[in-house]
Amino acid sequence: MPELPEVQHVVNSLLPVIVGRRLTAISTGPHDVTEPRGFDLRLRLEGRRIERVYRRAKRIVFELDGDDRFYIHLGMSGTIIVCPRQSPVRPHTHLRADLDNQTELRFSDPRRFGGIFWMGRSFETENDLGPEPFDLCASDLLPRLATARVIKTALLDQSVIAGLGNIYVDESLFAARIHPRQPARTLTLTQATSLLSSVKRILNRAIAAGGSSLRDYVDAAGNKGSFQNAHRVYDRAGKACSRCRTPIERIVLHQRSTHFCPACQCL
DNA sequence: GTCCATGTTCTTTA
DNA sequence: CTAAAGAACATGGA
Repeated sequence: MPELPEVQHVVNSLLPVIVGRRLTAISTGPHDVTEPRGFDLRLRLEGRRIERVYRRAKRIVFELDGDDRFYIHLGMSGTIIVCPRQSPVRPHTHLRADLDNQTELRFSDPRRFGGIFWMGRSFETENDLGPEPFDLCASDLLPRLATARVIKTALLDQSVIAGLGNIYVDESLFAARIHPRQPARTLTLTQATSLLSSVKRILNRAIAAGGSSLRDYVDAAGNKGSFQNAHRVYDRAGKACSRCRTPIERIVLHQRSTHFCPACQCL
């Protein structure tokens, strides 16, 4: 379920129901999804209060009393919900955390590409994450694109710009009329400017729409997003381009399916 | 059975 | 050495 808009919407929906709550009881599933491996979630989380929740890249950071933090990454199929304690437990639930008001925070993730990462008192992990799109200006983005890779691949690299994934890269490149195969280092400042404003506009719209629900992505209340209805190219191969009616093409770049309009986005 | 899937990391190659 | 390409991870749906 996870690109920046989906993760941000999960945080937004989580805030009113968990900030200030205390984690009264912790239980975990049969699979270890922690990093470092074998980490004792019960020992570190039980009895702590959630002071803040925020997003960094595609990570959801939970700040506890005592200044400890951990983050959850949703991977490809993860969901976080807050529900009544007696609600049926979905398969592949890796963490159940009782809150002090008869509700329960649950993290499930069938494919287990996501996980629970302990941060301790640090703010960032050793991982090198690029800037948040909303903190970026075109003159800062341009040098970050000085690579021989094609623009599609560069934008998926979280150390270049953080938070974009396959859907929003394709949608942003379409909006900026940039071909996904254009070498990143050949982008002009004009193109970078157009690209970045497209990225910000699309991310904002997607957040407002509650994200894109392709499979089973839901927010903390279990609601689906609606931005999939606004996709112009993603998963629209063969359908008419909304601008020029040319059929949308699907190719594979960087092992990821890539959708674009061959007429609007020229090399 | 086959192919595909909103992601990241480790390994291999150039 | 670095950068880029490829494989791997695990599950489920069409």
